Amino acid sequence: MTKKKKAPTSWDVARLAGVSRSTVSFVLNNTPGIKISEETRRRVLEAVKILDYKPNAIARSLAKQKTEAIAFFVLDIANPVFPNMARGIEDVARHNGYTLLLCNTDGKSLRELRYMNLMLERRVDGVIVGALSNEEVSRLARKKNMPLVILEHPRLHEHDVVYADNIQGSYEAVKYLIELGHTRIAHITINPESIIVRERIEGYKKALEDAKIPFDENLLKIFYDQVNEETAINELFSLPNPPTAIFAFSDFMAIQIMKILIKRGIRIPQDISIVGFDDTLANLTIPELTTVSQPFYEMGVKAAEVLIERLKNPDLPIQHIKLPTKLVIRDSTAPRK
Amino acid sequence: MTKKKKAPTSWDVARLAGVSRSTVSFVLNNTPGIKISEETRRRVLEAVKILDYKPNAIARSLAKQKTEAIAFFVLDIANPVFPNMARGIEDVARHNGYTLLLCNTDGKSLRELRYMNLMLERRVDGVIVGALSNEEVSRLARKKNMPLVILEHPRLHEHDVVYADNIQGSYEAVKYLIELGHTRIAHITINPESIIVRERIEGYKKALEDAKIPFDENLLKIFYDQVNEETAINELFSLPNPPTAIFAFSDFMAIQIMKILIKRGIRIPQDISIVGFDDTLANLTIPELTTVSQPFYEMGVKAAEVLIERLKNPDLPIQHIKLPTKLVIRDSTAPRK
DNA sequence: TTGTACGCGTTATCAA
DNA sequence: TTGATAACGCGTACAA
Repeated sequence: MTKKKKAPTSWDVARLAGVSRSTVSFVLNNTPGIKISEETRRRVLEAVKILDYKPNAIARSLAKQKTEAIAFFVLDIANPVFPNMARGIEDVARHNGYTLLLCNTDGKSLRELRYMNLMLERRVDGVIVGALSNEEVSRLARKKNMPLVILEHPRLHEHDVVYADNIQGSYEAVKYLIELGHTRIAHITINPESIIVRERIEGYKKALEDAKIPFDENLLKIFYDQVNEETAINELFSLPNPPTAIFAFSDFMAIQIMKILIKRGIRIPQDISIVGFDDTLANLTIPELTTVSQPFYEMGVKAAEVLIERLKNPDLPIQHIKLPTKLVIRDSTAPRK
Repeated sequence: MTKKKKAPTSWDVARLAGVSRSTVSFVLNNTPGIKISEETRRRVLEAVKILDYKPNAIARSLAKQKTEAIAFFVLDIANPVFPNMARGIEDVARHNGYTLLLCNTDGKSLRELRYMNLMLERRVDGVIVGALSNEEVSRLARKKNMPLVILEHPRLHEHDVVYADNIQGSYEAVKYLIELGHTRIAHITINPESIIVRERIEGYKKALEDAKIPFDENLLKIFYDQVNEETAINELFSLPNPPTAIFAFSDFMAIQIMKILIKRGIRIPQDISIVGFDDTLANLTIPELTTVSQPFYEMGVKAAEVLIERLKNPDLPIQHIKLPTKLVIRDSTAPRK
């Protein structure tokens, strides 16, 4: 029933304006080095208005051999760590005339690979990947020379990288606890297959070392599979010399820990200090959480900027950009009693 | 310096396999009704493998007149209300072979309009919009007959709509508080220019009415500009008959309120009950927040499903799908003392 | 079963 | 200053 009126083409515009298709193109793109008489230009623009003509970006992409689109591979857009990154990327992309494609990978390397192939088919101009789980994706990008920016600590891959200084962040958090007088500081974390996990452990150990506090492996709780804060707390508190401060891998984990502690009548920060990481949820808790703030938005912005720079100039040397993290002191930490 | 090796085309494959271009296309697309000899097929596939050929989706889109891409207009991807929607949309899109374009509008109607025009140029197959701020966008979609699904209570527009039952959610929350014995129930909310705000007020009033509790306008705090929970609390508590329960517009607002109350030594839920809305942050607080849970993920899923259905069958009658909200009772509510 | 030729809507290169 | 005309890479009707 619906009238299948097809969208007008530049040909329709040309005919209505009584000029050739190329002239239409010249007018609409203000093609440099080409002069169009005022009268012709007026006629073309009027025809455009009358027909409500919108150039077909697909055809343009085919002709120009670029799509002005970039893709963002995100582990999980519903994880509070990523939305601000996405925002940063989108802001920069939009300002530069690029469209953003969102690819949720769920950290599954197969899906990541599939998406990479899809983006290769779609001929996006470049890809930003949140956390790379599949080295094959990196190789593919290189092989097909698809510009790729990785939001993660640089490893082997020869790609542009933007990352937050996890080691420093972790170091400062623990150093701060030490300055508060704590010497028994626990670190509860997840599977260290991810590099950021290892980095935070590294910062933790280094801060202890610099303060000449011997590392006690009983205070480092690593959950290789399912994280269980309850278990960790139980084990830590059954030590002969339990911790007076806990440094958690993330805000989310810190909050779970806080809940357990409060349920047991342990007061924060009077009885124990808690520090999180990310600063995504830290200002929502009561007491508000001391945490290491990651510059997620800026990371997104920087990643998009680096990518777009590279699109303009493919021969640029590879960049590794480290963004600082910052300790944000709130109410979940206090001097050791 | 970098070798500008261009991506192989179907022509390259055809030449290597010693067949015609159409044969390549037939093999790769398994074109129905066309039989290809095993030998030919093998040769083609081998050539594809050797060249690592990836079909150019842009060219395909141009030829087939569809892009297999949909766009999601989101108010603010960093607002915890939206990521789960985005996930739902992405999941469904991916399963159906569609790619998702993310358009952050910041609720600015101009940007929304610009993005609509851009998506029209890009010839996406359809658009899902989180909350429509610009009626012009709706008109444009209609005019250009671009399928549009709106995630919001149906208003005038003749488009498919998927929305959560805000009135019911609000009603149940207040009803629950009444059942707990509360009669002085405050509602703190934002500018009612948005329809969901008005709906929640409506549900609030209706629950009071059904319980024969007279509506007291002193208990309804509306912030037209900047929300200031502190002011609201001050005013409410200086009433001769202050509230014993507060129903907040959102989880976020509820949390701000909780912080203020706790700071003043008021205990939750012993001294006052608090209810939020959204269920995005409600399980992070201490005590955990009783709230009205919105099915964000399902809304995204449903919206994408409706859109894709319509793409398959444009003549389908318009759908208005209402999804239920659900009261989730946690620890921030208790019987009135 | 395979090949030819045209269409998709632009941009770009030459002539005029 | 403008107009033909050839890419761009693929799908597909039609012919062989």
